[in-house]
Amino acid sequence: MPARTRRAEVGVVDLARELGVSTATVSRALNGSDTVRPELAARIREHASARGYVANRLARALSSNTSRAFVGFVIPYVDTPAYSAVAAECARLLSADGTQMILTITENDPQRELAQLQDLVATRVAGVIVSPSSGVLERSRELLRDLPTVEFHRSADIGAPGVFSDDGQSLSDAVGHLAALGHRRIGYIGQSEAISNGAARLRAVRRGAQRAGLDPDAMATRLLEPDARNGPRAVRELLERADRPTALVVGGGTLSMPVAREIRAMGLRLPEDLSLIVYGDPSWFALSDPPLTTVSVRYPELAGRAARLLLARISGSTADAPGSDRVPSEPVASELVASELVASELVHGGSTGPPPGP
Amino acid sequence: MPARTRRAEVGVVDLARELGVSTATVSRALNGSDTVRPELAARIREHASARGYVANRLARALSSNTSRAFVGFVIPYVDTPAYSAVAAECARLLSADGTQMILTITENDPQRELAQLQDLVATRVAGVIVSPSSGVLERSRELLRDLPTVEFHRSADIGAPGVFSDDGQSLSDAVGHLAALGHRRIGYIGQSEAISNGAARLRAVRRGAQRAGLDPDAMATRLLEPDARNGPRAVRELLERADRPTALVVGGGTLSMPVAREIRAMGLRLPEDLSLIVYGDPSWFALSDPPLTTVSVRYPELAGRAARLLLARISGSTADAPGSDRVPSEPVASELVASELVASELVHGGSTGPPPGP
DNA sequence: TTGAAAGCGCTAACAT
DNA sequence: ATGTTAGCGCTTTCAA
Repeated sequence: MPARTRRAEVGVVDLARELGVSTATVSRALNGSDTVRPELAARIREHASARGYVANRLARALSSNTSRAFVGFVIPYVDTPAYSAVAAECARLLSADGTQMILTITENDPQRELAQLQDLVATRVAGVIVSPSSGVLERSRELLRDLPTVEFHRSADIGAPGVFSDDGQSLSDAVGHLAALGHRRIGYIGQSEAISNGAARLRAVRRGAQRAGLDPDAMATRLLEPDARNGPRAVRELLERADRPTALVVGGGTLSMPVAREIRAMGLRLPEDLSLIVYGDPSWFALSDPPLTTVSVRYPELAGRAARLLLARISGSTADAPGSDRVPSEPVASELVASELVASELVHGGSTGPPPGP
Repeated sequence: MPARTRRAEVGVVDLARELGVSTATVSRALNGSDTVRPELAARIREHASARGYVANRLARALSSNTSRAFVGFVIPYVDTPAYSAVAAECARLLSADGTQMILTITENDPQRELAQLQDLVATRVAGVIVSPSSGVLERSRELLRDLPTVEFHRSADIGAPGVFSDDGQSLSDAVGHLAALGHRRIGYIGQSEAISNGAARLRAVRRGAQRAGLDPDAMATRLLEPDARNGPRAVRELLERADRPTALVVGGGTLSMPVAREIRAMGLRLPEDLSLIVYGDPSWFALSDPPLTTVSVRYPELAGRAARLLLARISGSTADAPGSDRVPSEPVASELVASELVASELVHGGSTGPPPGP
């Protein structure tokens, strides 16, 4: 009564028995080893698919201690397009490679991050793509150092290659653009310097100011954790100052939307009352009237590179033989794969103009 | 020279040897079995943590053939907040349960979907949360039937419980609202009826029209695959008709943004030239001036319910003993867990008003 | 309450 | 080119 299939119950042993060969041969045939007689291999593969055989990935990964069955994708948030778009693209590319992507959200909590990294190690992931939390624990760093790692968006200084948006030029362009329009008091709302890219972006903004002949130290600045709730408060604080800025630059994707919203809520007209330059993907701000001038980040490009970089690292890594007393993973290996920078670009909308008259 | 730790190399055997007990006892202690002398159990746990022991999840899952080490999360897209927000929330909740979430993106391709489901089965996932593609294959349905499954957003009619946004009331309210303002020609841009929620939303819209005394069959309607590129074309087609609609309702999250953008690009003023009601999270449309009237979906609520529902199903399922010739999973079990509906709500922005004079 | 030993399903030496 | 045989690291009967 073969009415109901005994789903997923066939294993290599069954196939081997049914075909009168050994499990080793079955395994080899299924894994495309060239040491199997082609005709036999074909017959085995055919039979396997006929029986609806699906290899147990757990057993496979456990046995061959080095596999690329899984990779980890560790990010602080995913409800911001900056991360979700990258997650999607990576899952896609990795899936094409037969690799499953385990998604974990740290919520920017170092403890949670550590726990999740440990769990990933426990799953023997082949590698991780990570956007570290603001206060990465030393223990997390160690784990990452012993794993093929690709950083993105943020760096935790673990000597792993990464994929980052290079905002130096566009952010300093942004400030230059505002200065050229006549703005002297330019405010900056960015990410905390505890976050690697927060520091880099701040430097870029200051450089832009300097080049424009403004005093970087005189800029009104608010550096925050990239939490949506932090944006509006910063806006109010900056705009309530005595030397109220006539223009605002936002240096973070998560902060941009709330900031823009708050400015609208305050009833300010762009660019008559205030000039504004935000950060992220212009499409997020497309409904605004006028559309917002944006430091446009190439998220899909970043995602693709991160996925490919990890796959390259995984393939390249000559797994240390277990038990070998070799010095743990020479740092050299990490440095051979360089980080990749993808430049963002200042896209002009209509939210910048000359400062309001005094 | 204990300078460098031999990371993650300690296993139960090591612990057992070092403590002079058996691996069985170690395993029991670590898993909180109550058959171990409390004092011994404590000592074992302590030593384990001291040695930095982290259990190999692969071995664990392989051994105890039923584990909740992994669940699958299968969605068509993730670059739309409707999905990414849910993915984030689920990853969070599952992680708290010690479960890792494998994210796969089908891109609405049934073949890819099947392949990914097979891979998930091969990983022995404890269950899956799935938003099926438009043309689910019968083979995929079978796989899903044999797995604790929770559907969300869309249904593939596999007799599994699901979590859905109940848009019946709000969408028919939307049409009623427009009719009350005086609109007679209301256009609808929604998702293809091949998608379960596409059909449901269309019914709701028609019901709304009927109640308002309009002829549902006379409504200008465009049903599309939820691809961002499809929105603008539909807008143009509807607005270029001889009997051009004076109001538009959009019945899909992915379509709403592009539609709104296109309308802006056409230079139409809301609501003077056209009334518009979109679908999704009002915050996506907050920068629009006026803010858009929105069928507001409670995504975080949906996500939380989906995750909890799956966890409940997983815990509840008394895994059939392997080899037992029992009739495969009585459908009864599935029906015991009912689907959950979360009502969306019509949130008034300023994008609706009386139709323009003739 | 604890231990010995048999797997889980596969891959990888080592033989042949 | 194929088969034999150990494991991978854990859980889980079955005995004691």
